[in-house]
Amino acid sequence: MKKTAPKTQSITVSDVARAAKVSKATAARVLGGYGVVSDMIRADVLAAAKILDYRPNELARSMTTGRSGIIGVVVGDIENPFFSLAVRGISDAARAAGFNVILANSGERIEDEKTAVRILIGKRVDGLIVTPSESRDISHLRDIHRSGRPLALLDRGLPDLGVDTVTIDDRGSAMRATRILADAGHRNIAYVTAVEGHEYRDLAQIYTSSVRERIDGFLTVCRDAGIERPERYVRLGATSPVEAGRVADKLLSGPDRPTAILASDSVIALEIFRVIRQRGLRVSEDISLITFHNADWTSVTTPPITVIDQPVYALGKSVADLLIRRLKGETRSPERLILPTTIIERGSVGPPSNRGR
Amino acid sequence: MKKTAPKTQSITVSDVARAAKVSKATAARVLGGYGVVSDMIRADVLAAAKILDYRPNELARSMTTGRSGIIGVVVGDIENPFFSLAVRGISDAARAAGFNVILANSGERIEDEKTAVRILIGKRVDGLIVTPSESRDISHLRDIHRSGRPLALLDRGLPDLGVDTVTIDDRGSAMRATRILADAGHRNIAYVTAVEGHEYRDLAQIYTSSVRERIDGFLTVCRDAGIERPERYVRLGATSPVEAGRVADKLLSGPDRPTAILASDSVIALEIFRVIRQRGLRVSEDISLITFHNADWTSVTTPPITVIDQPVYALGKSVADLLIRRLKGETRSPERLILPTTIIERGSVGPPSNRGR
DNA sequence: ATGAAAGCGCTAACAA
DNA sequence: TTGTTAGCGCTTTCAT
Repeated sequence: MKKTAPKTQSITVSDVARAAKVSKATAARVLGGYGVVSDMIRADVLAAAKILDYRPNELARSMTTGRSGIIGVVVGDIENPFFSLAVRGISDAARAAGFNVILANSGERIEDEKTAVRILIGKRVDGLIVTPSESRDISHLRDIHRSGRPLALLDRGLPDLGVDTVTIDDRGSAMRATRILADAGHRNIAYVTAVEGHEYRDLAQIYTSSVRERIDGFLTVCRDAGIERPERYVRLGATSPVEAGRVADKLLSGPDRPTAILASDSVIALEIFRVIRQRGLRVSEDISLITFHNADWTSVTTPPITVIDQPVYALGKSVADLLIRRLKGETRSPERLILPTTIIERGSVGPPSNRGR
Repeated sequence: MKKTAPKTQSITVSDVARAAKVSKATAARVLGGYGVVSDMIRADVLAAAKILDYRPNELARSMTTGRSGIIGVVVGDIENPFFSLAVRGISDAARAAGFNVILANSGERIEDEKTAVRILIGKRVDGLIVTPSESRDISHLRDIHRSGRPLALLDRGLPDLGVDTVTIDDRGSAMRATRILADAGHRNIAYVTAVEGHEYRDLAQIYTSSVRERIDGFLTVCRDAGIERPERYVRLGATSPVEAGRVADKLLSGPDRPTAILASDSVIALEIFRVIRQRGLRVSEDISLITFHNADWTSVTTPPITVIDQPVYALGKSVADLLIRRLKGETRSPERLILPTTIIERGSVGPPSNRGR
């Protein structure tokens, strides 16, 4: 049966070719912008395409070229401003280089991350940028590499995997922030982070490089300052606002309440801030607070929050640039960029208080 | 030890068929999960696929089926928490129905919106969800419809376009918020919004339905309250944090400073809050403030901000559900959902002050 | 239940 | 320059 009443009849190169009275190949050359075509014929084809309202089928194009022009991005949580900003960095770099971005959310769940990667590979994305949610199970990431597609890691390193990676100076940042707290006289400093888990025992239990490095930096400075068993104040499990609130509440209700807290991201910090208030305590006077990520709201609270300012946009842009360079054929050994941070001291750090303890 | 796939060429149904000693069609039936195949042969094919590490090529699949399993989403600004949350609503609904989401940012620029739509159609997404940045130029949206793909509108209506639309009760929300301000005694109330433009003249100049409805509601209540020329306090152009800050600064530095402000989103509200502080003024005592969107930070400031709580997640989920139902073959006349909002009264509204005026 | 063969819309050799 | 033809990897008749 010939083309009688197809469902979604879209205009193809053949249709345009027929209308312009040229061969399919010639029409395709004009429409696809490759090869050589005389100006007169080009005009004819373009005119026909315009009249018919031709839209190239990128799918078919990708099938034959093997390239989709898409970069797949898998992040932990797009609602976290940290990731939103990083994604904008990626998108801007991608667009500038003529690539599109498919975004997938893993929710920091390894199974969802695997699914996302599988789908993205299925869609034949040209390359992937992933924030691996953990380092134990990275078979799906090896698969990417094996499939011949470049992979780049964002925010979290995976030493076992020789791929381009851009992170921030997690250990150094945590150290400097902790030192500010220790220098202010604090001996009971807590670190609250988003990684899955109940009780902290040791670093080997942490499978996310950034989290591990930060805890390591935190503990190192604490010990240098002569604080005993600082690990008792490491709190995991602040994986959502609700969970963060729970963790904060528990942390501040115990008999051994810390006098200072370092939060691993702004979402957690906000919940900690909220709980401190709810308990009738004051930030800075009663509890000092520093957080990773210079989120917009941190500068308008009373008091404003001292933060570790990460170059988040640059983080996204850099990793995308690295990937794109590979996509354009560059071959070189994997690069590992570590972006520096700065600390913005505001008003949330004060001397330790004994109130209520 | 698993045998690794060749790097250059990926495994196809033909490869699997050959390895399993069956025809391409049979292998495809097993691998694609359609048709009928005997259990024995199915097992053989599956085994061969596993050994060869077969990955379906979704591109090729989409080419022949005409369906990609992708929903294209074009939003104004993914960094705005309002959109992040709506997108999560969309993503959750999509995933539950077996669809994936490609996200594109228009930056509220009509040209970028058109480009995004063109690319998405090129990728043969099954349907689109768009927050149209303006109503003057909607040819690209008509094109979607013409291409046979369903379109659904998020957050902003387009009366000329008969498509599924989900918005919040913009006019009513603005009215109720304005009334709270007027009831508190305010006569000089400003409305600050993100739409492109310099000076406000009349409603006909506003091409975004949500913005227009809100301004309309705002002006109506002002006039009902006997306020003269309320339109002099309508401020456009708060399209980014920096621009919002500029607008707020100008608004608060004039001789005719308002005693109350209604902000159209939380990003703008934050900048207004910041500027109020910078000028040594106090929120509530000197300037009352209400904002659309119950952003996380609005409850922890001093004072906490009174907000219009929009069902943002539901907004995204509803529009996705509507689209998905159509994608599954449902035919019905376009639906227009208007979701109700609630006002959460906190501490940012007080009686008008004459300080410094 | 299985296989052979025809496309989907496009690009890429190769010919003319 | 332009045209012919052969696929890309998959699904889908239509036979068997």
